[in-house]
Amino acid sequence: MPKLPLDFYQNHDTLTLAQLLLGCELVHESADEGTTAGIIVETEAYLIDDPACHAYRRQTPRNSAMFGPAGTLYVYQIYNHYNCINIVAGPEGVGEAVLIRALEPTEGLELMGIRRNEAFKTGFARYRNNTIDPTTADGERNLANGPGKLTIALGISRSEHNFSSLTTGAISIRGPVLHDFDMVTTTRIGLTHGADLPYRFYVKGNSYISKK
DNA sequence: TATCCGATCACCT
DNA sequence: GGTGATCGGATAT
Repeated sequence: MPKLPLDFYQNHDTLTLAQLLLGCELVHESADEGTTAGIIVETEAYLIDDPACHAYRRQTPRNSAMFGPAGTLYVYQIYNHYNCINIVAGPEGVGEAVLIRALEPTEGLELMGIRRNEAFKTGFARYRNNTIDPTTADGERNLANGPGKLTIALGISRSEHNFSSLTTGAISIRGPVLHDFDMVTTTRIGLTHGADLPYRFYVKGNSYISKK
């Protein structure tokens, strides 16, 4: 399946892109560690006139990647611990993006498990004895079924990948690889502002989404 | 420079 | 369904 071209990101508005990205495959080809990938099964859109959007007020050093061209990555740190990954959308100079919330793992599951387990060891002290076994159904389901987990599983970090281009960098999107699925639209997860907006989309019946 | 608070995760009840 | 871990970045003073 070919890498999505630049005009795929440029030619659709942010809400449409959030829906079109469902069923596409997010891929990290790491020269050092190997390739990991998963099908995007859950997204959220963040628009410029939306109080939940990081760019709602104005451009700042933290959110400046959101104002770049469509097809750029915006990686930010949440609760000063986890990274979350966004696909920048909309015209250059307009801070809009699509948050990737969950992946169905397709490639490099063993490496994903190694990264998750390494993160447990170096993360919160209370979770240091946790382990995840990607060869079990439950372990596989838990590899990347949340925005903080999927960046660990794919080895995505703010320092390395914020501002990265999806068309020329190590991280790209292929697709779509999933066809003929039903989509569900709901409100977004974990927000205090803009909580009523129906900007969350997921693949109906998929067991890898972050919440029911 | 001081205060406020979060686009999460995993454990607990 | 509730909650702690844990601190950088945005905003106010």
